Amino acid sequence: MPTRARDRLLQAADELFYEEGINGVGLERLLTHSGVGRASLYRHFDGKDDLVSAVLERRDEHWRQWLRERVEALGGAPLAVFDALAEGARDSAFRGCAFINAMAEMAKEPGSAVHRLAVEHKRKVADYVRGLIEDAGHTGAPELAEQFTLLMDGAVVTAMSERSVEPFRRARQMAERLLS
Amino acid sequence: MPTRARDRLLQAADELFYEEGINGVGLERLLTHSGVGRASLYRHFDGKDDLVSAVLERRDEHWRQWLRERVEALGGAPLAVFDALAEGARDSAFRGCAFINAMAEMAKEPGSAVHRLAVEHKRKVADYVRGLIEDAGHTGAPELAEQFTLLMDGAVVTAMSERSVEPFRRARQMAERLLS
DNA sequence: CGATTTCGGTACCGATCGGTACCATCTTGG
DNA sequence: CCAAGATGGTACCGATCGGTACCGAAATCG
Repeated sequence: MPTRARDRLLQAADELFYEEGINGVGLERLLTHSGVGRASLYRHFDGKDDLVSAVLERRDEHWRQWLRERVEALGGAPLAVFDALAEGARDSAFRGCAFINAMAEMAKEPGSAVHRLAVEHKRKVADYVRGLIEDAGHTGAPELAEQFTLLMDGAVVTAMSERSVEPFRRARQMAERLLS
Repeated sequence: MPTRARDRLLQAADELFYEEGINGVGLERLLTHSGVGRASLYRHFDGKDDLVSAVLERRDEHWRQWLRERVEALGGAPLAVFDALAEGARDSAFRGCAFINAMAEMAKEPGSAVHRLAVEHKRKVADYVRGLIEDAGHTGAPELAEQFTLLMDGAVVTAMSERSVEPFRRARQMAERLLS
């Protein structure tokens, strides 16, 4: 396999960026925390911006896979997404949505790579939720999926500030109403 | 009056922090954009962190006053908050909620000044919304207010990424359901 | 095994960070 | 009118930023 250093770097960057923000983590911290040499970073990435994009792409894949697994384990119903999110928010390292956070601290222009990756992530999540709603046999799945994702984002942001899983219960109740 | 430089500095910092993020604006930019001397900053504030706190306190006051005025102009019904937010999001300078953004880029510890100010802001907004719901004669105002603020935050975050006011319409529809 | 590549580590670079000290100027109140 | 204080501007500080060049060691592979 091509690289071992690349994966360690992505793993370390993913953790540190999520914990302390992208702008809050310098290259030095990245290198010491990953045990990777300075030059190796530039062998695998064009620079920090490129590393940031790679980290977000990786996190998108991992996070959506995690969501699929948890939702399936919880029965596969559309409303299970809120229970899954609540589980994730119980983690002491929970700090909200990495894509919302990245957009919040980077987005000067809506055309930046970070903003584009965040929008793509949200769209993919919405597509997945729409699939869940369709599989459950509900009508108006596209509109319902948009409402679900709005509730999910609202709950995640509220949970980040309140440090509680209660917002996911509230969001789930509202979502339940939409299905009836 | 004590200071003219202080107000200019707060005004400039408020604009620049919101547009480019707190960590994305250095003191140099602050000083040139406000026309304030370097020493004046440290005469009125203990440092950048103190300035950030002052900016957030000021924005909390201004923003909630703006919301009250717009809601009143729109009739004063609870659902009007979503119409007011949509109006605000039409501004080309709209970049989401300054407190969510600040929390997203600063919050390592939930005990930081920024996090505390953001939580206080959200609580004050929730209290205001609860008052609107009570005035409209609905039962269960506290729970409804929590649901409303979750919808508001979800809509603001979605609007920031999608660059659209459509999320406010969706959120309003869901809120309407809660009142029936 | 030897050759090639990838590796971790270090020394640098210019730029900018937040912060301090000291100006000359301008406003302002007694 | 004149002293006291606030102001804008500049020079400077150590630290850190992202990024480049180069090294010897280690792993990889033919």
